[in-house]
Amino acid sequence: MAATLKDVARVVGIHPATVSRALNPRTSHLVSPETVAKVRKAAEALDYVPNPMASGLRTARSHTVGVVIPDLTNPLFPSMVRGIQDTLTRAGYTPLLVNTDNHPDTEATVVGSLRARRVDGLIVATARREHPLLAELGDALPVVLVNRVTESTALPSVTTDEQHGIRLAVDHLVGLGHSEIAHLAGPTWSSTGHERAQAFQRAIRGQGLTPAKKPFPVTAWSVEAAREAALKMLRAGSVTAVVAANDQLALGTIEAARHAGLRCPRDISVIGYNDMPFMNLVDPPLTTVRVPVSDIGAEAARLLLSLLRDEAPSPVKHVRLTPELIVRGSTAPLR
Amino acid sequence: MAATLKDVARVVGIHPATVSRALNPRTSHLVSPETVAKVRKAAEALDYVPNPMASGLRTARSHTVGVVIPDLTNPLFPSMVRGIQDTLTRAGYTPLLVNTDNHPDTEATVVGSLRARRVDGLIVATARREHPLLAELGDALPVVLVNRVTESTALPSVTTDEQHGIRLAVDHLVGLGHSEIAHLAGPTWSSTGHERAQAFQRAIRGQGLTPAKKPFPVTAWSVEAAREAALKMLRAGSVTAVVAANDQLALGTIEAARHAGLRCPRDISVIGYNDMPFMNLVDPPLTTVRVPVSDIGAEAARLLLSLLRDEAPSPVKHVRLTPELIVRGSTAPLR
DNA sequence: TTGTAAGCGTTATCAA
DNA sequence: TTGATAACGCTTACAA
Repeated sequence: MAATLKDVARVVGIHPATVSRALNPRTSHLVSPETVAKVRKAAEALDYVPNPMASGLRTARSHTVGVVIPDLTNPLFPSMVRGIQDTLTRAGYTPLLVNTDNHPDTEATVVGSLRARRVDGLIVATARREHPLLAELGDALPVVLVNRVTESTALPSVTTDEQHGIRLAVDHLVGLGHSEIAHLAGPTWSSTGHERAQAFQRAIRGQGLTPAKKPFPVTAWSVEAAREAALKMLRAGSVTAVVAANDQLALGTIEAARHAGLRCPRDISVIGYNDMPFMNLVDPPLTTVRVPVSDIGAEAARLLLSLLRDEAPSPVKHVRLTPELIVRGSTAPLR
Repeated sequence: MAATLKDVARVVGIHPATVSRALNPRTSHLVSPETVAKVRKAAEALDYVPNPMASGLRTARSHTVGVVIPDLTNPLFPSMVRGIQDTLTRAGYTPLLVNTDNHPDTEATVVGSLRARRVDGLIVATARREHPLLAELGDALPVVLVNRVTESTALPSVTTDEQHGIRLAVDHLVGLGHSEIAHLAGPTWSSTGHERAQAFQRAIRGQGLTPAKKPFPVTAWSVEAAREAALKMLRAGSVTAVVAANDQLALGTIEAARHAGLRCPRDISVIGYNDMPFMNLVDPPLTTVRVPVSDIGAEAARLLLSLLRDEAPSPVKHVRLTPELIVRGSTAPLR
């Protein structure tokens, strides 16, 4: 069915090896311009498409990249994945997408399947601060971390400036007159949860305040987990504003507040993090720290591509992008 | 680095071909149980993993399936993709995900790249009612349509019962006392847009009513496109309720209504379609027809897998799942 | 500048 | 039940 190098060679009347050389940009300069032209034409006519299994077998490169995320249905990831996809495919690489559901066993399984597929590299959005598997993996093939990182900085990464993002949030609230500000922290096993919590403490102290509460870490990045934790937090003492570690937690906080008879933003201001889709349409529209999710993905893909191309091992690179504050209706001046 | 059949063979002291037979479930019965056991153990010890490029080259099957969607960042798709992914990977197939952005040229390109990768089959969520490319494609490899279909029923598909979904919506509004009900229709090139519009007419007549307006077809499935169209529609005459062809259009309708000084649901009731994530949290919470998106994906994957396994061409199958109405705050009794 | 030939890791066929 | 062999389609020394 599909034409092969041999078919093209037969048509042009030359050897398949020459056709291969002519068609491969990296070797076509070894072939006379005339034959290159003839080969191109014949290839076009037969609509020859190189068989990646054959070339991959020969070269031991699949031109395939594994993309490991927690869960595609988490609205944070579709944009990130598109950033990755678009960049990788433009470079001739095919992304293979897998979900771990934040489950180490599942992760081991799906990463195993990616390695079985002989991916050339990995983009990983599931890093935990302690993550033995990743260190191992990084020795075996190029790995780039996105969004979350490990405690060790041995692996290249693309993240955002959590410190800056949280400071924007805190400063905004202080500007509105709030001083009883609490943080609903993300899971501590996650670098984002951890760093945002630390950044919160620093930002609050930077404002000459003391945190209204110790950070309340939540066990999962979910609305449900947030509802419970927020309820406890609100009961624990007077709070007029909450910086939640992400948008889901913010939504959970708002629900908890409502449950406790508080109205947002009248009685309590809430800020999220990420600016997921539709956060402008929820009730109330969510003030949040916008992370350039698609850019993060694109940047991670670029970083991995550079690793895949370089022969010599380059120094480990960490890219940080800057988030911005999006002010909407869930924050208001202190009454 | 990675162990090969030859390595395993050397350890066991037998021929690679026998190792291959022993390890392949479909041929292991040809090998004595003892050697199978020995081979399994050795393979385990060396952690041998078959090279899919090699076997793919030999068998001309990549164990790979192309998944063609309009845009992953459209919240309708992540769930559907997960349904597909989970089902395919459980069966040993790797999904290759591509986006067309609803652009025929892009579609041709990305489908080309999938065929270059030698996918064994295709799951396509981008069907237009007239879609020459798809007919062609269906002759070349197994294709399953999902969510949207072509005018021709030549290709197997997994969809939902639009007729039923729309009737649920209309009946709900009629039950609330509405009789001036309009339909904000989706693009007519899309089977979902077309069928929902037809279903609307039928449901309205089934209630002994006449449609408040001719269906207003929108040019794209977007909030923005909906805003404009809805504004015209609302200006064109008295309407107390709108059945929008999907959730984005419903959101646009609500915005348009607000812009026109109408409040939802007080002055106008609006129903969406699909029940995307967060539609319970928007303002007002959206009454909508819930489509079992993840199941659709899983079902499509199953259907394709059966096609991939069957030698004999089976009759073209069309699977229809049933949607349900989710009543929330965007609909209210006529005042 | 082109041809030759070997080999990447499998599996299918044939023979033993 | 197992072994030998060839072939899938491509790339790459090496030779010419």
